[in-house]
Amino acid sequence: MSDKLKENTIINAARERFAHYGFSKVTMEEIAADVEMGKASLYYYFPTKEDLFRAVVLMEQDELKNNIDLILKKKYQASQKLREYVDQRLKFFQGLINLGALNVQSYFDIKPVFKKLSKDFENVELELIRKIIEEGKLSHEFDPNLSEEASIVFLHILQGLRFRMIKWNKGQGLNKEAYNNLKKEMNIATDIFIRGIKCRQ
Amino acid sequence: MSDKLKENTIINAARERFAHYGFSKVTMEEIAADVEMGKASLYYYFPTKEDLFRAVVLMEQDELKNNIDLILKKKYQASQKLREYVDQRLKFFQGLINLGALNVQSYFDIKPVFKKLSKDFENVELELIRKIIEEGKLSHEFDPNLSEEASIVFLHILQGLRFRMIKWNKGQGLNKEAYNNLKKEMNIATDIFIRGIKCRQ
DNA sequence: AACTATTCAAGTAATTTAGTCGAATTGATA
DNA sequence: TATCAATTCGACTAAATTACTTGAATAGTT
Repeated sequence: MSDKLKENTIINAARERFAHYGFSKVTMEEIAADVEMGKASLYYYFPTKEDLFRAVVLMEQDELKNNIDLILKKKYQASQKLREYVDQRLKFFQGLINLGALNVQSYFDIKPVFKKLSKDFENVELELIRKIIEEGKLSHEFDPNLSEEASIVFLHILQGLRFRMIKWNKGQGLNKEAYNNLKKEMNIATDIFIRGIKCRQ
Repeated sequence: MSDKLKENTIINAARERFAHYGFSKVTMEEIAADVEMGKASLYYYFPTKEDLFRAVVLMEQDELKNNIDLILKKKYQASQKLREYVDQRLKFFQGLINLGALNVQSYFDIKPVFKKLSKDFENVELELIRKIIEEGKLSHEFDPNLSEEASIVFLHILQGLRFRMIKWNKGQGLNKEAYNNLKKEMNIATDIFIRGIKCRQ
């Protein structure tokens, strides 16, 4: 088995554990046992538990990006793409919250590594939204005079809604009810946003 | 809020946590936080974590017994009751396995407290099976000459199948696949057992 | 044979957590 | 109001867990 393959095996095992139990409740020994390795061998591939966690998050981010890219290739209207993007994005974050369980926001708030990780990803997201909106402009679905900053604002609206909901839930992640509320809010906000940037005929 | 009520609140909070994370991954502090209490206050009601766990198991056992009692009251054939009993019982044990996650069998194997707990419950189970079979005899569905020990043997068959499956899975609890296999085996065994004790006409 | 990559048993230091204690608070009773 | 018991909890400790290290063994390659 090649290096990269073994690393992937480890990441996937870790991902399953993190998704079910959350970062702090998973031990390196458990992950090692899952991939039938000694704990020390695990450290050969990932020098810290955080490194492994980061690899898992990176993989999730990659998957979101791929999902969105697939959506972009379909021939929906731009507005529909935006809606699907919002949907996928929310699912992705719910996944992230599960990974870290209670401790997520301490990670994203405090640890600089994760701050950088999500800051980097923000740019990926921004690019995706920009693409969708640009497409909408070209197809005369969206107002061609629309400010460049609309993408950023839209992203920030989504970020704000999520942030607010998490804080409101005392940072204990999102339960089913909070998740559904957030989903509803985002959908409404998206619909209004779309109406707000559509071409006037 | 009365004493018993508060205890129940605690037990239920503990049950949810144990069911999701397993005994060893749940801290007393988390349970305390769930019921909005200081950890020290929790210890006022349950002097050890094991005591709390035992209370949870007892509550689950109670629920199984109630479920079975309900089934007994219905006017199914005795053979049908036996089948439903087997079904409920399996679900119950799956629940128990989740409570303790990996460490269940260490608990049931080693710790005398839990050994006693399940030994006691065995008698409850035996009584239930005996009732069903007795009923079947009276309604001429089962052979009236059937040995008294048939109930015990049937219970032991079920216990043996489960035990074997858990051991075979290295005691890591039962995954979905193992669970379904066990369910199938138990159903087949039950069918054969029922045919074996039916009245010959 | 020489060298590198990989594995892991056995450790250690740091963290977490079960359980304690004494003092504070609440609430009932007289 | 004063008294007493029931209940709560902050702060602590001892024990257990766990992230991470080390050094030696083994597998794989040239």
